Amino acid sequence: MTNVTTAIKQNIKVTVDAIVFGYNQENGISVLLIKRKIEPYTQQWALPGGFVLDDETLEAAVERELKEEAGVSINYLEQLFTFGKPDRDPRTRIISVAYFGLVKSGDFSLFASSDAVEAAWFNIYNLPTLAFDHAEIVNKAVTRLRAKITYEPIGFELLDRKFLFSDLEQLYMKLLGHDIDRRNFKRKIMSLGLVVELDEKAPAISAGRPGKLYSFDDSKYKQLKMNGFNLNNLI
Amino acid sequence: MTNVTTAIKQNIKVTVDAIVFGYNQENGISVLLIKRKIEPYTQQWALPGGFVLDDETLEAAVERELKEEAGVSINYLEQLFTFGKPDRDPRTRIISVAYFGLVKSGDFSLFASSDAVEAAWFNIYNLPTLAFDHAEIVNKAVTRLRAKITYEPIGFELLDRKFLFSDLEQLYMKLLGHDIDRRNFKRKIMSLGLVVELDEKAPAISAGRPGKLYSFDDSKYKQLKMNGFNLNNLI
DNA sequence: CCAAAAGTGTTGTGCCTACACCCATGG
DNA sequence: CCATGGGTGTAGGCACAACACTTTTGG
Repeated sequence: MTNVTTAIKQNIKVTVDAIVFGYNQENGISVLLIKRKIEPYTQQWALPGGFVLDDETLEAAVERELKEEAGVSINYLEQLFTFGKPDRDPRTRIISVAYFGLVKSGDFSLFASSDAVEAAWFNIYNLPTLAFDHAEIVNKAVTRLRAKITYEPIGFELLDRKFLFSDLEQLYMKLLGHDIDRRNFKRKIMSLGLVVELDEKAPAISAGRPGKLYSFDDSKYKQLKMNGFNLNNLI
Repeated sequence: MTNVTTAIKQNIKVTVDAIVFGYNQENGISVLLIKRKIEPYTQQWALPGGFVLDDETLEAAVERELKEEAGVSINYLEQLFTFGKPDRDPRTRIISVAYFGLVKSGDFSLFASSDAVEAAWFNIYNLPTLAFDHAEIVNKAVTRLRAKITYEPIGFELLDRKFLFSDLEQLYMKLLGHDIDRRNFKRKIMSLGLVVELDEKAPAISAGRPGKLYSFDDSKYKQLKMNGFNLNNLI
């Protein structure tokens, strides 16, 4: 560190931004965005986020902003990257620590009814024009998410507690953008011990044979989250 | 983002810190540290780094500080993580964006003669007590480096332009902390096309059969740096 | 009975692992 | 000639990729 004199002159503000991914059958994989009410970029869609308070951690700032702006509470949060180009905000020098979050599809309804700020989900393949450098940030987050599913489990945070095996298949396929072999996929996932078969059948909706319900094995899930696994060759 | 009023009140400073890894035969894998001359933590070893200037990028700040404090220029730099706990610096709230760098072993001599600040290399397995939360930062960097060598090439930045195959083997073994099978390792690396055999022999130093010299294939190296590879099963 | 979705096994192949002996040089 | 380090091949096993038909339900 150089001496403190240098520090005194520094005029940089710090924000956090959140890239929150959600998932459900109809909309696929979505990102939470808010419509800005203040300058700059008024009326444009942007990532939720805001200035860090002097005495809160970065994670606390993200969680606070998400509650304030969209009424969301998150069940997985991880630091993504810090964006710091001098001109990324037209007002003044702002560096933003971006966080990456996942929420359950069950929480979707909460947002629709939240009116604090206009907030909405957008499919990751069909995003509006974004304020600031937020397009770049979302891009980086999607790349990370796609890489992540090949080396650690993420379904738990996105799917309901009980789900069909085909839900998990489709989550992976929608994220990867291509088909995967159902038999190989199931064999691999089951051999990890990550998912257990319940002796419940799902209510048969529409035509087709009703499927069994599955859920994640919590302790195995945590263990694999820690140690990682390898689906590289599968998908 | 919340409104600008909130921003005005914010009192947070931004620094960068650098974890620079070097490598040579005698000292193994080392981290560059400096001895602090100012409060707090005077006379303690710490990572090089300092306050970001208002109009420079984060990367430029890292490079500037490394030159000022240790006379080092880096040939690979990547963002590691941002550390932001409110009390990580006793003076005031400071968040630090940590960068991870690699330099060639040939540059080692530069530092020994640089007197601007006391700077030195420490073997990663034998570090002194560090100021602030720098032990945690170094830890994270070592973990990242260890993971990195399993999915992208890093030897280029650490070894001389021409090297013995055993140099590469030893770099991997020292970093991983265990032996690897020489034949399997060579087969795998050569099959990637990452390394080419030169028709030069190394001068035979001490006893033993002199080895051939190798160098990295630049274009293949860049390509694999982009796309990654997989040595998981090997090492 | 037809459409839709769920469920389920086998075989070939290629890659990884494990393993040990000879060669070239300096002293 | 001995010590040191460099260089090299193979066989067996395992895990992955490719592949299609049957079952259960709703309409």
